[in-house]
Amino acid sequence: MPVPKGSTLDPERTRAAIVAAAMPILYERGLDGVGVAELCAAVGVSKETLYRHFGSKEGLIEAVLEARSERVTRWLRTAAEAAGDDPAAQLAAVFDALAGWHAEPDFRGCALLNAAAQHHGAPELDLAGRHLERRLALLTEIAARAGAADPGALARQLLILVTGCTVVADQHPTTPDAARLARQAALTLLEAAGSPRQSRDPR
Amino acid sequence: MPVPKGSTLDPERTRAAIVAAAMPILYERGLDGVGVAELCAAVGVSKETLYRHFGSKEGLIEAVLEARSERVTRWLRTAAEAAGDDPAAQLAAVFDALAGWHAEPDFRGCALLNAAAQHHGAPELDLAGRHLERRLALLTEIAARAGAADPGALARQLLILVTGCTVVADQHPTTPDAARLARQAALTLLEAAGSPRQSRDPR
DNA sequence: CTTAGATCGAACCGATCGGTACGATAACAG
DNA sequence: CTGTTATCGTACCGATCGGTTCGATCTAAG
Repeated sequence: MPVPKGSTLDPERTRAAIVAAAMPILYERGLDGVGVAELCAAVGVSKETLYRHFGSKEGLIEAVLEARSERVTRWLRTAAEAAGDDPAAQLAAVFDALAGWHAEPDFRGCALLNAAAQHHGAPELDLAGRHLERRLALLTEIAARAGAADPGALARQLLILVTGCTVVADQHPTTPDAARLARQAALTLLEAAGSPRQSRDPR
Repeated sequence: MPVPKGSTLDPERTRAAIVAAAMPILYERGLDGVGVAELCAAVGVSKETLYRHFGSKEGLIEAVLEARSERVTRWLRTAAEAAGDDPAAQLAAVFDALAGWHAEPDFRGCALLNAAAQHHGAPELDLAGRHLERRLALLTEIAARAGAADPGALARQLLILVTGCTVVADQHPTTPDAARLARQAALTLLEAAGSPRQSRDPR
């Protein structure tokens, strides 16, 4: 019996619905750009319900950010795996997916990074760190399977490219093709790291 | 007579002092993390004075961000020029300077990018865009003098590396050496773009 | 000394916001 | 039917914040 006592209307479902409905609003308007009252109205839920599920606005924000991190991580991994087994092809697919995201009209940068930039002290920073960690895991797999001499280092360079092109695409209107440029750079780095050519530079 | 009528205590000086004193506070605590009252107390100025000089908190923020953008731009250019004439050496010097910045205990990411992430609609986004534009100008000069086939494209890739490594250094504790990794990547890209090898990829 | 502009300090205002409390309603378990 | 639970809608509270106002004080020009 998944439902403990006598209950209905499925609190779990309600909670998930709140998270799903609040996510785009908090993303577009910013964490501090929308109050709890307006949020409840848009979500279609009363304040009491929201506070019973999440305890505070911070609690809701954390749940939304966590859900978002999981979603985008899954999405990126799916895009990579859909490109086959070749590491270079997977890497290219990752940046192509990013390019598609950046081109969406309501693109507003990475929600996790934006959140960390706003509430820098709070647990949002941990969320952002874990978010980057998940991305790093995917990139490390690709780097390792590509036979890179130092997969960890290459993966971190790729992480810098992924992060950088998303920020630039968001805030530098003169560079709308940031993902394409980053993709080209990533493939160049992948090639340079794959063949133990002149990657020597112990300093 | 630079002072119009009968005035003293130099309003210009006061204004500059406010900007200089408010800058680190707004940087460390975030634009919304400190109120006008506290800001005035820390700066050592009354509210009336602040509002006569800047009109609003937004006005102060814009002045502070503009001053910060000019300062960091000048700083980065100085670091590059101090490395001599070789483009590769200049590029390495840029990332070394970034590494030093990232290692400072009160490093909190790029103030301009953080501001744009917070007040995304307001003029802060323009400020951030112009900030990136200034950086791009420096990187374009270096890319052009390095003989890159497409200096604009290479410069934008370098901009992505600069931006990305700053964000990663701020929000990914497992990658404290982001600037070093970005430096290595930048030099690899510079070399690949210099010799017209396999940079072909018109799509 | 007189006068004008700059500054201070503190009080004050209106608005907003996060969070709580309460009575009413609807759904399901027993 | 009865009791429990989730939910709603609304009103409310305390705090904070951006911004204004005002009288007092200081400085320097004339």
